[in-house]
Amino acid sequence: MDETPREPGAPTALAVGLTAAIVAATGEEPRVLVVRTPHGADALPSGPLEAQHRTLEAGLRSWVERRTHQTLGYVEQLYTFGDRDRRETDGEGAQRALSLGYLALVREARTAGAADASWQSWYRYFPWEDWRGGPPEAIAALEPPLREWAAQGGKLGEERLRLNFGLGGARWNEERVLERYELLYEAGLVPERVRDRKEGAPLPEKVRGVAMAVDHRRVLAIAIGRLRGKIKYRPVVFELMPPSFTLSELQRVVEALSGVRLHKQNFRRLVEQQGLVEETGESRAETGGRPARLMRYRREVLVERLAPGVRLPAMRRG
Amino acid sequence: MDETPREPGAPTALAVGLTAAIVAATGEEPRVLVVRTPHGADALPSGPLEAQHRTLEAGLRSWVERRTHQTLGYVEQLYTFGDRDRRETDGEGAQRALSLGYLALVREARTAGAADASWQSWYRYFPWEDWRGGPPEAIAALEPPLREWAAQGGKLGEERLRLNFGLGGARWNEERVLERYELLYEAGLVPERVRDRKEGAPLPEKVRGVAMAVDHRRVLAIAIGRLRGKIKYRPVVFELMPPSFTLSELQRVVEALSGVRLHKQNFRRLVEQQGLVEETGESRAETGGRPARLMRYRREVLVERLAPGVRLPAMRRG
DNA sequence: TCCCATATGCTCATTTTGAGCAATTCAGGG
DNA sequence: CCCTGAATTGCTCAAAATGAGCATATGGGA
Repeated sequence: MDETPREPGAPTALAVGLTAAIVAATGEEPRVLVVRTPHGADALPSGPLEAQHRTLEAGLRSWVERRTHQTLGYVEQLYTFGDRDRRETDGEGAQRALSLGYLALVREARTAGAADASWQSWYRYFPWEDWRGGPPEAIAALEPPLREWAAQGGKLGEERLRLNFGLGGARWNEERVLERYELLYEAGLVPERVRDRKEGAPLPEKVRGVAMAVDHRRVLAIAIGRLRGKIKYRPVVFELMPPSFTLSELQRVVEALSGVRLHKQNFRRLVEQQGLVEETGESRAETGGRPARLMRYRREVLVERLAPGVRLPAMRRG
Repeated sequence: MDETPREPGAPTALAVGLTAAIVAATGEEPRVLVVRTPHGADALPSGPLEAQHRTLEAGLRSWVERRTHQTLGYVEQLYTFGDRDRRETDGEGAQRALSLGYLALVREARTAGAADASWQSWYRYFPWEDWRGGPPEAIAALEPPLREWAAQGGKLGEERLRLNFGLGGARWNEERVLERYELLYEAGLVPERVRDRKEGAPLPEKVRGVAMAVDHRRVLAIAIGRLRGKIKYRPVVFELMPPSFTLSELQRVVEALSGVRLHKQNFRRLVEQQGLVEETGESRAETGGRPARLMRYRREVLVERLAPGVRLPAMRRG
């Protein structure tokens, strides 16, 4: 690994694979590309790392493009998983598997290349993450079993619950997607946990979300959390937008990703003040109301601002 | 890697190693644990991934603790590198090596366990990153060759330069450590590039920084950038502080990490208003001036605040 | 023509920053 | 015992950013 291995013995040889959360935004929904395993489970596209590419990212791109006929825009490495107990089917002596998780953003959500691939709203897997229409029903349904679980863990568990699910007056933090999922996992409320440990989870799918193969829901949780954080200080939303769009369309995509409703006038003030967009000169009617100006992304903002991104002027009351 | 490999063929078997940037803060300096290779080069501690641990992080901890006799506090995965041309010595058919980079924070900088390990200020490797005493000399020395290089690349190169090095009036962004290092690498101004491509780099060590083995300086750059960003919204600085400390000591550590001077009164206002610390009741003289109150970290801040961390009220003028 | 549904403009109170002046409080020296 | 130096603390004030909400503009259709 090093020019000078400090410990005797060569590096361990491992099986390494890639898993990609490929995200688009169409029709007010944040979508992720999922495939279906022969067992009928939803899964993220994943496959082996190929040796012939110069960089990991290049390998990911070529593999995804070949497999899904999607051209990837923005690509970001998320996390490398290496838990030994990741592969359920293997015994103690199994070779350790390593999995590199990636987030990729694509502009157009074509109906996929492979026949078994489809675009799904990511809230299908995380129903408790969508607060656009007020506190989601899933939260109400999850609260009692969560509280029960937390009570056993004592003070610490209750604080985690409060912090992550915004229960005891604490504010909802839309970025803590992974923390919430892991808490639900620990509490035995998601089917993956049942699959892994054979405990009971009598919750309906609308509450606990649709399960995914292996740890793919965890990868997706990381992807969502990262993206929700990143749009605030990097202009990555525009990777999901068409070349020209109205401010309302932009707002709806940001709301879809972050899962919260935003204050319209303040949203446009922020976006325009930061210089993230400029008018194209054209406008579009279609909505039934006053026609909206069409805008386009201003690349120059990158050199002008330290942290150009879409702040979230959330609706607090009303 | 998946229950159902979508492409024929098993996952590639790879050699996987760990590289750790182990950071402490002592005596006004941010320090990193470095070892020396037989070739005499500085390197981060690195070694093979061991199969017997349940998680990657557990493997890292046990390996570092065995090797350096340091107990790790906070640990965070940084990035996984897999560039095929990473191992200089190998030819085309070489097995690809994967390297997992980690950041770890330790409270006390003991003089290391292994005889060949030592704590070094990280500015030894990145002299242009330390703006505590005003614009560093390294920047002045790097500017001409950088501009020359950028001029060849046209508009785009010049904008990158402006953005990353805060040259044409743009503000210095202390988080872009990796971007700056990579820009210098591309411009052929750091010795690693020379080693890799045999080009000339006539700059003194005080300007271009001390080189490190393989891509370790890149790993360290990522570690510094991540830490600089993270202290702003997560209370990670306290992982580097003793149990009780004065506000000035805290400020000096934050300044050491971020590489900028902060406005004293505003710094304390922020830290106290956020509820990051509380008084222990004791105070400490020693400094020659008015004795300072001793403070301790308040864990409760985690549940009270969405993003508890040390904002940087930088000195602009004065 | 009137109405509906948006888009857009603007105001105002509140908070959060950025800067800097001033008072406090110890140790030490005359 | 008083004065001075060196920090630590306390406070003030203007400027900028944020949170909320009212008011106006402008198209398509009833």
